[in-house]
Amino acid sequence: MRTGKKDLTWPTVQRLTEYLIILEQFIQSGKETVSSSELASIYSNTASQVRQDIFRLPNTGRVGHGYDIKELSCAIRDVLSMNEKTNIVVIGCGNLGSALAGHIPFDDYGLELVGAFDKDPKLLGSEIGGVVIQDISMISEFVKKNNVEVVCLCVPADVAQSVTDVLVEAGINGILNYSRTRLKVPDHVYVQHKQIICSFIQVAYACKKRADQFV
Amino acid sequence: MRTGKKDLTWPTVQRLTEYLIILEQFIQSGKETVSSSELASIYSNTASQVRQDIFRLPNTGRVGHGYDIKELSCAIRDVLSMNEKTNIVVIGCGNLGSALAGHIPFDDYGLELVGAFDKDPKLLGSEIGGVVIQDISMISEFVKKNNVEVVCLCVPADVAQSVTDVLVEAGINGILNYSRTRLKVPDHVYVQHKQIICSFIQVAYACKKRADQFV
DNA sequence: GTTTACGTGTTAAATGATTAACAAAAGAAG
DNA sequence: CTTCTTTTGTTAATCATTTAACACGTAAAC
Repeated sequence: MRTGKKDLTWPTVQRLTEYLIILEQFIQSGKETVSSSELASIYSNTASQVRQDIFRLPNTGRVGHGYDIKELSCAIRDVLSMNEKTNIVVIGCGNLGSALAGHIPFDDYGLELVGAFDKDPKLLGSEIGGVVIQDISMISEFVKKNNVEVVCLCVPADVAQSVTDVLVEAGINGILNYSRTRLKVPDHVYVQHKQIICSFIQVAYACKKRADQFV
Repeated sequence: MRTGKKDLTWPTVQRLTEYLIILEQFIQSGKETVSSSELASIYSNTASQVRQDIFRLPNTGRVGHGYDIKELSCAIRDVLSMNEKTNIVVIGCGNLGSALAGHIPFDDYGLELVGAFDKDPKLLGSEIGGVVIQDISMISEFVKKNNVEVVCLCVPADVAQSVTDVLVEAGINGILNYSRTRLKVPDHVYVQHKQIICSFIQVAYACKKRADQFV
């Protein structure tokens, strides 16, 4: 058993992406090897789970030594198909859209920001994350012409669904939704909903519950 | 069995927060009742799961009719302790921090933004989300004085850990971490890590896998 | 060269989460 | 008034994920 094994489970995919970020930091710091238990202590899970995750990919570890960080990083990129470039577009260039378009290192992870859109005339023409903000009315044509697969949606809730409908029609098949509404899409389109407010509520709740424990 | 039952599982807590947002929209649209299957079709899970989630809270449904939306919304708020106010603070007022501080309706969900901090002198003194941006050096004192429980961290990766150490020392016990690094914290502190780049990678991956299915 | 310690790859067990199933309640229809 | 439809609350079964266990490989120590 040397190469790609079972399909990855979704929890495993999620963790692998997070491991990758950690490994990246190790690389920058000059570190070369890492053990499952070391990764686990940083990610806050168990060594067993780390090994189970890594087990799914063409294997890279050296028994008794741990994993070569660069090798593992490559293996993860590989199994997650990060070599095939994915074109993405950000829609809605308010503070949130600007933050994402401007400060996320897409290039390092097989993603390429190819466009940004807004409907505010004041924003049109200005540059952000290496692309020029275009009018939202151009989106459909742009998506079709530039083979855009993934969209990051940062528009107000009241227009999110109508924008989505256009995108779906234009052939998009992945949406990262930061707008405050749930989107209806056909089955072949994947949506990851990110309700930021929910995260806040969850953290507040988790705190309270922990506090209760210490009473 | 009328009141609070088993402890909520974490997946259930997560879904309840999302249901709440959906219910909120229903309320605004004037809708009054909803069935488990209707909620499920919006949230994209099963009616069974919705009922299972709601089952954990003091019960509100009417057999044959569905749930009274307002009642259910209240029950969720109640079980998630959203009546006890939680003071929060945003640290790092770049685009991301500004987006969160400025556009999240904290008040509606038992949260109160009581402060914002940055180290950039240009930002100090300006207002955002109803609070004035203060110098990061004030944070420790502020947290202690104002009973701040939760912090949203939007600072660059290289300073995230040192800021965190100060926060922990000051008595914070929940962190929503948008900085691009994993934080080391003592056990009693709850951290929810939000690596935005990971979401992009995951969506891109999900798309590719779905595309594969249709080959 | 033998022993010891470490840590992976892998299988099996245990835990946890989701889905299915169904009785009973409530109203609508005939 | 009876029957039919709807949809909850709840328990049981299935499925998925996590954790435990351990054999075996590798390197280092003596």
